[in-house]
Amino acid sequence: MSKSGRPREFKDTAVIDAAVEVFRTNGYETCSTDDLCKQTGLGRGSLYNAFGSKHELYEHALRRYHEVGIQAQIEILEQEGPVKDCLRSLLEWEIPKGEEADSRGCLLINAAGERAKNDPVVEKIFKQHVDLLEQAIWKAIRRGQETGEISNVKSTDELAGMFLSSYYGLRVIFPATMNYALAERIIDGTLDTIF
Amino acid sequence: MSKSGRPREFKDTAVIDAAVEVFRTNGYETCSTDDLCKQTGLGRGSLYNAFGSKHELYEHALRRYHEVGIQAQIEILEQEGPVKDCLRSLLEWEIPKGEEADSRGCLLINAAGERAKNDPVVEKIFKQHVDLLEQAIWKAIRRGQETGEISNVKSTDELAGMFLSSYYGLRVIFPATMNYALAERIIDGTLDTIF
DNA sequence: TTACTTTTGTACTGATTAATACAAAAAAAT
DNA sequence: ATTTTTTTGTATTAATCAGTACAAAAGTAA
Repeated sequence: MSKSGRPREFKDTAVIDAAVEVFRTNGYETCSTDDLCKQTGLGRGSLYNAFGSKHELYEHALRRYHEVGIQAQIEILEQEGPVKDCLRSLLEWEIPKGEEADSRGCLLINAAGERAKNDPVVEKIFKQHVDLLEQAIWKAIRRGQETGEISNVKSTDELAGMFLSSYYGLRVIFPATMNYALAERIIDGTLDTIF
Repeated sequence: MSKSGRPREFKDTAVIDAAVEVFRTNGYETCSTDDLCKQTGLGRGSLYNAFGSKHELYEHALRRYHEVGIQAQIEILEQEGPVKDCLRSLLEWEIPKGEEADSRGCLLINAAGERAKNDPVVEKIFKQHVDLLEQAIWKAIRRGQETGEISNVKSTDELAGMFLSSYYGLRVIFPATMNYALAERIIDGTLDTIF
């Protein structure tokens, strides 16, 4: 059908990835469309032609962040080896090893705080993310209980709920405080209550 | 000294309390100074004369929210009776009982996500709040361990860290999802790993 | 009442915002 | 090369923003 004129000079995913970074460092309201143009390398025309509006680009960014993130986290939880190592890896995920880099926090959590109340798209994606993550955590803990690595005394549902919540707490507390000692207490404490 | 002219027609704390509500429902960037005037009942002149700028009013709101909140939470943790009841009360704090009202989330957590990276005041107050809360939780758990209510096998530091983090996770997850069943799993799971 | 001080609301300013209009450029197809 | 289609950057628009200026109002003190 398409008579195919000049082809695009950019990959959509690359632009969205760049947008994710902008929204993650600045939040939705704080970053301007100019910031988005500069960081993505697109001119205004291209950006609006390709994505329609700031908010639509934001939705794409949220979706992509969600999809890439949930996949990475599930992968961590499904690694072979002791379940304890999987859970520790997840807790330590996105906590920079060297104490230099700054952690910018989770885009979805920040989006939920900033916009979930007024933005149905944010709410929907956040819910979906939490839901999938809880399932993946549940499976990992269940696996641990089946192999005997984790006691069967406490229910899988409750252990998964506790772990999920503590994980999210860490992902709020650490980026804001950059307190490594506290992060260690949280991580060790969370694991020690399960194992 | 002061020749004392016309007295103010408003109480500072009442205005700040109103501002807390505005910032809590809208976030810093999303609410306008007009919104603040309308919700506080002050005219622009009065508001700027009394508080200087939007950001200064925001600081006052954060401080007040912090102070009122930390006091309430400490009070809950220091109630007499089983420590388990105290910890449950804290977890259930600000989770509306009737399933009607909407929960607007914690102003400090949202502020940390939206602004901690660019706003030293936010970062400082958030750190302070977390620090005081961890201490209060630590004391409660220690008390439980001294009375034998909580096992001494796990260290107080780690239990407190885990509980703090799970509590914060809940305060992120619940307002964004309004999922009561999940909240129950989290609360029960968190308590069951301690007791 | 008079003098003085502070509050209060309105009108305004300059800056910035998201979004649009549009012409020039660039590639593909014929 | 010419036509066609799309991209791309610039200029622009209308709205909104935080903050200011200022005169009128309203209280206190004498």
